[in-house]
Amino acid sequence: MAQTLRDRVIKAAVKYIADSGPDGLSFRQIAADAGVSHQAPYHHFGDRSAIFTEIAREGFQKFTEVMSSPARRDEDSNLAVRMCERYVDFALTNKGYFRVMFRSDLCQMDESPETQRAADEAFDTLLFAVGEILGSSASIDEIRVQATAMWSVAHGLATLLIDGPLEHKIGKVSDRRALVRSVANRMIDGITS
Amino acid sequence: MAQTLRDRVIKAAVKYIADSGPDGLSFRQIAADAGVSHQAPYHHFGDRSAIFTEIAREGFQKFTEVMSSPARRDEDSNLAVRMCERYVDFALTNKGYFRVMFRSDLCQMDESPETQRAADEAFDTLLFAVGEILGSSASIDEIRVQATAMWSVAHGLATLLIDGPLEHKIGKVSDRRALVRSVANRMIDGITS
DNA sequence: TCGCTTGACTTGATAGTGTCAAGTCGTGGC
DNA sequence: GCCACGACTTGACACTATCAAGTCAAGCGA
Repeated sequence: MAQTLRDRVIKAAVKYIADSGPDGLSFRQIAADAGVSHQAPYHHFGDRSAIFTEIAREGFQKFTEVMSSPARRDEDSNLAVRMCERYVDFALTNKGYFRVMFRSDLCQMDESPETQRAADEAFDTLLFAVGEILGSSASIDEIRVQATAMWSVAHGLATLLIDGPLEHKIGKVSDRRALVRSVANRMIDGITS
Repeated sequence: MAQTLRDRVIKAAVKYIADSGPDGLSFRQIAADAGVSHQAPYHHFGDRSAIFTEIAREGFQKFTEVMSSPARRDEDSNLAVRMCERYVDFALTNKGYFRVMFRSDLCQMDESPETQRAADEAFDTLLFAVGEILGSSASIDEIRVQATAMWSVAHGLATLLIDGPLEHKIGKVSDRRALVRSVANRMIDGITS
């Protein structure tokens, strides 16, 4: 039990969110599960939204790590495809974080410069990758549009796979990685040509 | 006051969700605003989630209408680009509906065949469009992947624009339609080539 | 006209929630 | 010995969804 209460609370919250989404999350329930009073978590996080903001910060940090780690042997050799794969992989293996990171109504960035910075850093890894893909000849506007396109397709895929009706509509996704890879490839052909 | 209470409740809820998201929505507050008791809305919608399910149903219906309406003069001539444009347009002008439609945690499809059917119909318009774009020679698997790609990019763009940090990251989107159009074009080049 | 159902509510109560405002209690430093 | 301070606890408040009853007018068959 070397873990602090603070850590235990976050861990429990992330797990809950991964299982049931952020809406029904109850401070009191988490406190009860941890065997402390209903105000104990409140002591570590100013209010309810603060815990989401903190979860988002950790999430963006993990995200940056994943996105900027060196290529593994089993990954696609195309950088753009690899980024898409990793984006979706991250979202699906870290639902508890991902579900919070892009919910501006839940976590208030403007009150947490750390979370804001973590988010900026995460996006910079994306921009950096797009810059590398396009080469030095690309204009700022070009990079901007391409980054948006890449981000959109990865984000869209991830959210549709997590909460959306994608599986229900196109049939059971038996090989998710293959689907992501072909979608990304299709899309990247358009971008780099 | 020809509007029924039911209609007024939905209208108020959609407006609230468009402004502040679905989380803080309070049945009681809406009831109070409408000048009825806190249980009056409950009479029309079995429980809290039922109103979200109903909003989703209406949303998918509107969505299908928008997506399958004939091309206007000012729209892009490319069908794929047009679909993306309309998707994002719909999301941004119908935030109150869109924010609910893809939240499987909020509305329980499995208890409302009508909503399920509306959602299926909505997706069919998308599949139909992709089929038209690819022509009769395309395989089922091909259509599946392309539809997913198109849907992802449109959905990603829409969600990033509504709740996400897109504007904060790539700078103020002064001409949203132009951005959507160039992203979609980029992406479609890859798909149809 | 009487009785009865039925839909559209109201009233009251309950359990669960975040949050405010006070405590308590052990540890460390002076 | 004292005091400050962080990590809690206890108790209260207002607010929420939801359950369980009531009310009350409209409609309808006999």
